[in-house]
Amino acid sequence: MEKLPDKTVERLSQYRRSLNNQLAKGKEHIFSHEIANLLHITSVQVRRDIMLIGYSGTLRKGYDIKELVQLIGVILDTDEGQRIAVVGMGNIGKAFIHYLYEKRSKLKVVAAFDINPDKIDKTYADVYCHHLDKLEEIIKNENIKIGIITTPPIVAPEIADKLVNAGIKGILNFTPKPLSVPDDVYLEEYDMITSLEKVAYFVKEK
Amino acid sequence: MEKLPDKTVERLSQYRRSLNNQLAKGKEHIFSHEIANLLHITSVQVRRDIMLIGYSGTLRKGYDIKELVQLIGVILDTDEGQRIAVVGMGNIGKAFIHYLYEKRSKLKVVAAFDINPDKIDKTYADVYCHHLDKLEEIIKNENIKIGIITTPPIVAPEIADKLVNAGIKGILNFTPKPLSVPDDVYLEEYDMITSLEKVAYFVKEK
DNA sequence: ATGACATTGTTAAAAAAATAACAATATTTC
DNA sequence: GAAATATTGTTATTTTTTTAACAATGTCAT
Repeated sequence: MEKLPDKTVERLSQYRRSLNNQLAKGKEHIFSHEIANLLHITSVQVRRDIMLIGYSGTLRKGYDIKELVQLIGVILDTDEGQRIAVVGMGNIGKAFIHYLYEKRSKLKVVAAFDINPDKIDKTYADVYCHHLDKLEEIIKNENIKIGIITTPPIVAPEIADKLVNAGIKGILNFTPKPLSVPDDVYLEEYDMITSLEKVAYFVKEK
Repeated sequence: MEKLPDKTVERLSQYRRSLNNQLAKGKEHIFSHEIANLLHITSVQVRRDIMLIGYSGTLRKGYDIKELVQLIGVILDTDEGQRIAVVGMGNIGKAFIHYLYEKRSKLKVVAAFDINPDKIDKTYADVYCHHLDKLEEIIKNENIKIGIITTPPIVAPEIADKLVNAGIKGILNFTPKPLSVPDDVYLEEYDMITSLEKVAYFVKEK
């Protein structure tokens, strides 16, 4: 499949979550406008996204939820699952580990790192926290390809370099410090303060 | 000033943060390409954003950092500052309160809410945590206009309703549950799991 | 059977955002 | 003081994303 638009990928993740909720409620088929209502978007957008991934519904029943979830899985997941490291065991690091622990998706956090002795050599939701010095060794040995940075901003660039050197191919950066990585590493920046300032601006302007 | 594009507002927030760092280092003027390098974007984009807010630099020195920071402040901030409530004192709620406490910007968290007795009637970085039942009363009395939802997803819609009823005009939703609010309330959704699945997808496809 | 209807799938248009192109100009160098 | 240079400010173009339009079609009621 040719590469999907960024925004479609985001929505697929959200479709899957909502669809799984519907499955859990015993629903088997769903219309595009129902999906749209769940996510507060338009039905055209839903149909277009579903078209892009090459799935077809039926005219009177809409989409088969189980099939659609499965197909989204084929697109978003890998067969073996993907292994993740969290660097920085502050509030956000912990939030992430607990979140993914409950979800038990194909995405698994398999190692955490910190430099605070109070946190090292403990487990959080089955994830063992190592000293930062072991980062490269463990990431290589454990075949981890995705890193989440939840450290203080000041050390974020240095952590990113270590992750890249260790062979990481995707980074999710929760610090407000912009990072630079080689072209073959996918970087997603997630800036909480900017989101809040955006809300504040639009509240002010309304 | 006519309303700025969403993305420009986001970048202004980021410009200001980087510019303040530069000020702290003693730098007084800066070129568009220097700002661009700090944020890993293009200099055209920087100049275009600065054009949109109506600021002008000089040809040989670039932009006066202090003036630019001040102007961004005029655009993003209100004179009195804006008052914020955090609902849900889990890891993310705490992370937010500590973050803003250190930053001491015009954005102030002035109340927190939870239903867990262990958390109620304690303070976190000077923010007092109340029982959820007091939400409407306190938000009205304290003139709070922005709410951050960091509760378990299941209760998010109900919290959003309470916030809207209490007169909140902007919501930042950290739960994966999509919310719906009236048109005059600005809503920003911030979905950590979707971000991670997006990274995972692009790692897989590379 | 037939017509009305609701829904999908897809192409076309519009809107938003990013990028490119380039004129204008202050400063420096010769 | 003229030429070269670096940088801004702005318009034009391209790309990406969303929205609209609508033909095709299976189902239902009559």
